[in-house]
Amino acid sequence: MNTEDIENKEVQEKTEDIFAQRVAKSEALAAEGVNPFGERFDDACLIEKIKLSHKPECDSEQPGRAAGRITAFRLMGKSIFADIRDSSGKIQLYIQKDHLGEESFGLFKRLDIGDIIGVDGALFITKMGELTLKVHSYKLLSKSLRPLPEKWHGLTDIEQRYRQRYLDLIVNEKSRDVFKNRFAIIREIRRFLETKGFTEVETPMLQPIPGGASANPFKTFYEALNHTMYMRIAPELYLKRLLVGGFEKVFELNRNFRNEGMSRRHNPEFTMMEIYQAYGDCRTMMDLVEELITTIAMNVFGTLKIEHGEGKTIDLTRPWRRAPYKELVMEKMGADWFDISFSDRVKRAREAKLDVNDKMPDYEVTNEVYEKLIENTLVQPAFVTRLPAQLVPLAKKCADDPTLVDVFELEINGQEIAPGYSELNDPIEQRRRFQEQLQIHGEEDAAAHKVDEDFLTSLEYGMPPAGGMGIGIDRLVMLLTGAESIRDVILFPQLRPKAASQPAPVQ
RNA sequence: GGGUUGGUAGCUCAGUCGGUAGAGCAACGCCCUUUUAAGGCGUGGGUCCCGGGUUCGAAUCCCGGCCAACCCA
Repeated sequence: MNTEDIENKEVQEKTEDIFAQRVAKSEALAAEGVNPFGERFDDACLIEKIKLSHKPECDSEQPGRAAGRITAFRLMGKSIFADIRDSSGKIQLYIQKDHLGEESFGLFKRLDIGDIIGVDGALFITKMGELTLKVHSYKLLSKSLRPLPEKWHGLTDIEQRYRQRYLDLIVNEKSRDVFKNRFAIIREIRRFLETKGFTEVETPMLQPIPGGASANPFKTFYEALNHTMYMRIAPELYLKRLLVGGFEKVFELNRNFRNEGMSRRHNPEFTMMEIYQAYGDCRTMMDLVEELITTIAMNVFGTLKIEHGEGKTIDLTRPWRRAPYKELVMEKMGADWFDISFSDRVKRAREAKLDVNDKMPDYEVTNEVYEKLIENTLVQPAFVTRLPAQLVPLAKKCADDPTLVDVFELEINGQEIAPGYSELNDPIEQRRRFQEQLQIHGEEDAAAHKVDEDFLTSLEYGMPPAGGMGIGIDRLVMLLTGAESIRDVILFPQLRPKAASQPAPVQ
């Protein structure tokens, strides 16, 4: 007996296996001349549109042609009620034996929840008051060989929802809505920026020198060039080259890759938008992002108030608070914070239960205060401005105070949503700071931290002063949809591959 | 990386003190022409995450591992 025979035998013996039953059913249909995996079905109308087209006062028969997946099936002897769903919604079908004829009705009886069909029928309202399509004819478009998750509880296993997102999308309306909203948000961002005169551009994701941020890159190898390449960690250095090249208002909305851990708020590939505007500065960007986020909130959700569980409401109404970093620190730690001695600052921070010591640089002690005691309290939108230069080494200094940089961090719901900069356009200064960074990072991965000479060359030709900004799109979507985890707003989040179970290594 | 919790039928979940592995939905058969978590009667379905150990006997206790969620760094 060969393998195939054994398999066939098993299929016959294990008729309780739903998959095997469905395969057998599908084969039987094919043998009877019904293609279980059918062909195109033209001119189907969106279910939502069909429902809206119904005019109750109209006597004549109102036809409807729809296609979708069977999500419920109620056999009542000589009639059947079934629900089908498409991307727009769900409608109930009514199938009558006397109306369809013995053969056609018998065939419908053999359909399963999960099958995809196309139907023609007429609208009517049932005794229970539900708008229903009475089926005149139908066509099987695709058998479903696997059973769908249960109709009432659906699919709740978080891991399975991420690993088999298609099932999550079939079964969980909330999940479908999150992603519909995600793509609506992205569409609105593009539309808004186009109306503001920005051009969407594309720059390399495969880069010889990964720059524009400080992060561990993914490494790969380009065989044709015999050269190690890196997945980009940020598009910044290429977008600035475009400013040099004469593009004045550009943005790029696409994937970045960082070879770091995953968590509720981190996915190794994530969607980032960077915007640059020549002749502007970080205040230009503050105005722009305020208008951008309020516009998309209105256009997608129709409100500026976002409910975020436990009665927390975020109000996006403009204008948003703009507060210098030092001001926020003094509010929290006392107006004399920057006047007292370093050791007193350490002492006061320790009293506030912060893990600091006098071996740390002064600015890090203060930043500990900001990160642990202030940032998470900034629930309503706030721009934190005028940051210490050590924290943002590559930004332009404030004209009136060279210890500060002219940047902002937009905080909403206690999280950083968007950093913005008055971009550094002095090539000599830029080179000096690159060198400093190189020394700080040491020799970890010399190739990955090489100075991008071509970028510096471009600056030497002259880059207009500019405002620049980045928005983490996944986090923005989390904010606007109330999602708690980045995995809930990424269709196929990164998970550890689930290998076939292997024996544990012997110790 | 550390801690906590979890992994049992296709799905949602029970499973007592260690003693033949359960329910609902889904599936299969029969009845049922306005149901909608349809209903009624009946039937089948298990690598209890994986590997060891203890025990007469392990889903359950112990050790190791895998995967996930949450918290911490």
